[in-house]
This record gives sequence, structure tokens and C-alpha cells, in this order.
Amino acid sequence: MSSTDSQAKGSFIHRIIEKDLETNKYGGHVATRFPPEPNGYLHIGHAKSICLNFGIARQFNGHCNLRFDDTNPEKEDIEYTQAIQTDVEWLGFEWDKLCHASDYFEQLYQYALELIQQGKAYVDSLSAAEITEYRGTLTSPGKDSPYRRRTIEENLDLFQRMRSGEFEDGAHILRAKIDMASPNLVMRDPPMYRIRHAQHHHTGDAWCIYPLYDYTHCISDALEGITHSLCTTEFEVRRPLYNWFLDNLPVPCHPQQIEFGRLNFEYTVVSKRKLAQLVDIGIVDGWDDPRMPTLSGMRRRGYTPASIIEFSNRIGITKNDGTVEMSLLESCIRDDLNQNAPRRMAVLRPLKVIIENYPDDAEESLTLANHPNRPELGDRTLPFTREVYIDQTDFAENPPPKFKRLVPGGEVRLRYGYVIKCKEVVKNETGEIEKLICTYDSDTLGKKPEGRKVKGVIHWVPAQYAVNAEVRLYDRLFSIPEPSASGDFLDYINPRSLVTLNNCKLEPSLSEPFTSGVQFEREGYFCLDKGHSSENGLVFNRTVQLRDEWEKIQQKQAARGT
RNA sequence: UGGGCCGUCGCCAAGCGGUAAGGCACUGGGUUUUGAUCCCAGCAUUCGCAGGUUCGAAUCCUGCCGGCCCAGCCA
Repeated sequence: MSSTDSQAKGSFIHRIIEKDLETNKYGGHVATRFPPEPNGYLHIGHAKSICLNFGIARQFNGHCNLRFDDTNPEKEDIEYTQAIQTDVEWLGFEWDKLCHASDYFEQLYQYALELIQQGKAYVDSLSAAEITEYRGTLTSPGKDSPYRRRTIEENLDLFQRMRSGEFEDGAHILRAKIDMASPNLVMRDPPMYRIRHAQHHHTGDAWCIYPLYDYTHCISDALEGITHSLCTTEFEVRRPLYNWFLDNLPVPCHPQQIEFGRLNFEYTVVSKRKLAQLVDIGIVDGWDDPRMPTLSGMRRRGYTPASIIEFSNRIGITKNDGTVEMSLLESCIRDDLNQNAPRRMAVLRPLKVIIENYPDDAEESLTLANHPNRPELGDRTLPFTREVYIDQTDFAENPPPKFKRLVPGGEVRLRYGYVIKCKEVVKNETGEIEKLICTYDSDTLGKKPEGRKVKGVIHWVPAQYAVNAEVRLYDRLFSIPEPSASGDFLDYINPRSLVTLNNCKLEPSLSEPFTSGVQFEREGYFCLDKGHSSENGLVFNRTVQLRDEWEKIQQKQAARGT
């Protein structure tokens, strides 16, 4: 177990649970739940909650339910319930029970009746605007609704008629009778039920009144025997209400709500509303666009479940509201892929090289290791031929300082192959470099050249065997670290978040079927975008670049130059 | 402004009265047919600030300062 593991498993929440286990608070049992509302796709912030809730169940030998918090029929959809299950399973977690808050609608209704009978809930007939007005403000107390003094009989009658569909949307609302002068606005007679004549994705048209979050969530937890109800800190102010309902109802148990800090992540937005907006406006091509911080987007981008779980472990659980740097996530995926991704060669921006002293009809089969540090991953073969492609960025007519790739008259090694020397730069009429004429040193295959040092090593692909492909390079979706904290986030879309290269040349082994991520040597980690092939051949998505010391050197040089 | 919560290195985060873990990032150096990986070294005399309690405080107390959340019939 690594140190980061122990960190993630030793948060303040874990300490609370350990203590509860010691004192036998819940009969020595631990039960959690992951309760998404099915109104959008899961994102990296949910991953933190998933890892926490399922991780705790795993660690303490408890249970964790997947529960759809589906009390708002107008926003929810079955499409989302399916996508959510796919994502949770993809991360490698198994729920104990698959639940729907809507499965408890009847029980919730009965409990509401109970509260009315106790004189602790009433039907209010004020308009929405009036209710807002009566609620008061942060600094001034609210005032009682004139309907607050309705008799129990009247409330019972009205609530039952609400259920039977007698009233229009918004005509009445069921409220808890608590305290209109509470300094905590949440406690100023919170709404429990609203009338909505709407089709529900799970209960159909069985109901026309729907319970609200505060009333539903605590009871759902209690009904499922949840011991620790973990949520983010914005729900902290609602904890008194969570407890109020459970204290006033004959529920089977009283779970404990504990809040942790929500994840904020640089250069993106983590809000379902904003993500949905990006999809709707067409800034991205769907919830699973590889630039999206959704789990489906990250999956298509090439992130592995292990890397996301490791990320969750590394960021830890606290009540702080911080913003995590992108480099941390990138470090997690690089660690995983460096260890596990087979290496391949791919030329992204091809430049033809003709090795003039290599016989026209000759061809050698080279053996290439699939992984430089893991021989057990085997090897593959690649033909060496007279014409090859190298990357345009690996050649410079006027090289900047410290450039150690190919230059006119200079030498460089073709990775796994020979050392070549650039003899001539051939240009077209417009002055663009068309191809390079080189020679090779036949005595450099698998050995260092005699009497000189060749520092540069570049990747290449044999021209006649190259496989065409389109490669998509992704960058951060936003151009500033905290787009949500600076006015309209849509003003900060990074125009270069996607760069498509459609004339890429891959080594032939990449046309064979494979499922894992691969490293294109000296470029980065990539994955096949299944089901998104184009007329340019296979489509690869760049998951993340390799660390790039050369890029840093260039940036420093550029900074010095200005 | 009323209420609630939070402030430990650029970022995340241990620490829970005995004298500042770790990861990411960054900076040097070594190995290397990926400017990758790997390795080694450096990186908070100080814990938002100011007082107080104590032999001893990031940890306890008081007061300030800064940030976040709450006025949906959303979750």
C-alpha cells in the first residue's frame, strides 16, 4: 500500500466511522450510498464521491447502494440512469442494491400524512412569489403564512386531494411547520411536496405530487439503513432539517450526515448544468466528448479507471474548498500508462525522408520491444525501408540552441534503426520543405557510430507500410484556471482545445486490433476512438502528452528572447 | 448583513499539546537508442493575523482578517 493509499483511507470521515464502529453506534455496521440525480452524466467530481462511498463500504466490510435521487420528473431521464450505471461499473464498483428514491414515494406519502397528523406539516396556498416574500431575508425573519393555522383535518383533506390530482400545478404545497424566524433559512417552513402533473421516468403517471430533496433524502437513507450519509459541504446548512424529519418520524434508523468538500478542478467546469450547456450549444460534441470532465468523456479520452481512482486517493477528503491542478490528474494517468501502455511509433506531421544509399529493393525486419522496461510485454517487427516518414518538428533548417534532432548536414538516429545524415533539403515552388535526402550509416544498427556521438533519436515509420490515421490532440477546454469564478464561463472556451491532424502515419502493427492505451513514442499516450473512424483512416485520441523537457527549454528561450 | 463552514509550501494534504509527513509542481545532478521512464538531491525555523494559557501551541482560549455556502415549489 502506498502512502497516498493510506492518506485516502484515513480522512476525518474514516475516523468518525472507526469511532462509531468502536462504540457500536450502528451495531457495528457501515452502510453508505451514492445518490446521483439522473439529470446528467457523471463527472470527475462524482468520481470523488463514488470512490469515497464505495471505498468506505469496501474498506469496512459494509454496503453501498446506488440510489437515483429521482424526485424531479421534469429534469430526469432514463438515459441518465443507464449512463450512470455504466460509469460506476466502469470504475470497478459494485453496488449492494440499486435503488430509486421514487420507489419510496408511497412510504414518503404515508410519513407526510403522519407529520400532518402531528400538526407538523401544513398545506400552504400562497403563490411561489408570496412564499419567497414571506420567507424573509438573510437578516430579517420571515412571517407566517396565513394558511399556517389550517386544522389538521383541513390539511389532511387538501393533501389527499393534492395527491388525487384535483389541483393545478402550483396551487398548493405541503410545508413542514418549523420556524419562520429561524436564522437558518432552510428551517423556515421548508416545502415538502409540490404538485407536478408530469410523467416520471420510473413511476410513470402514478403521481402528480412529488416530494422535494430535503424531505426525501433523509428518509430514503433511513429506509435503506444507511449509517453514514456523505455529501458535499453545500448541504451542510440542511443538516438540521435532515435531522428534524428523522427526529419527527417513526423511521427505522437515524443516519448521520457528514459533509466533505466538493472537488473543483482547474481549466474546466464541474457542474451538470454547465456541462449540459456545453453539450446543448454544441461547443463539444456530446457528454462523452474527450474534452469533457465527464467519466464517459474521460473514458473516450483514454483515462483508465485505475488512474481516476488513484486521483481520488491523492486529492484526499477534507472540508476545504480548493481547486486541484490539472497536473495531478495528468500525473496519475501517466503513471498508469507509462507502466502498462505498449509503445508504438506514429508520425503525426509527416515529412518524407529518402535514404539514398539504402538499396531501393532492400528491406530489413527490425525487432522492437513493446516496452523499454518490461521485456515480458514482448516485441513486434517493423520493416526498415529506403523511404520513411519522420515528424516535421524533428527537422530544422535553422535550429534553435540545444536542438538535438535532424539538421542539414547533421546526424540523428532513427529509433531502433540506423543513424542517418541529412544531405539535402528539397523544397517546392512555394518554398515549403517537400522531402529530405539523407544517407545512412550501415554500421549503426544496434550499435553506436564510430568516433562520434549522435545525441538525437527520433521516431519514424516506413513509408510504404504506413497506416493512415487521424489523430486528435486535446487540450484544456477553457483558457483560464477557474472559468466558473470569472463571469460567464462560456467567454473562456479555449479555441485550441481540439486540434485534428488528418494525415498521420502509423506503424503497421497499429492496424491490428487492440484495446488498451498505447504510447506513441516521444509524443504521448493515445487510444483508439472506437466507432469514430473517419475517411482519414483510424481515429486516435491523445490522452495526455509525455512530459516534455524540450518544450520547457523552448519556452525559456522564448521568454528570454522577449 | 443573520446563520453555517473553512483557512498548514505554487496546488492537494498529513498533523489532534512535545517541537512541520507525503504527493503534484518546480529546481539541480546521474542513467538512458523515447529531450519519456528511472535514480539522487533541493524545496514551510513555520502553520491567515494578533494576543493569551502552558515548561512547551499548527494543535487549547479570545479577538480580528480572508474565503465558501444558504433567501428554487432544483438536487
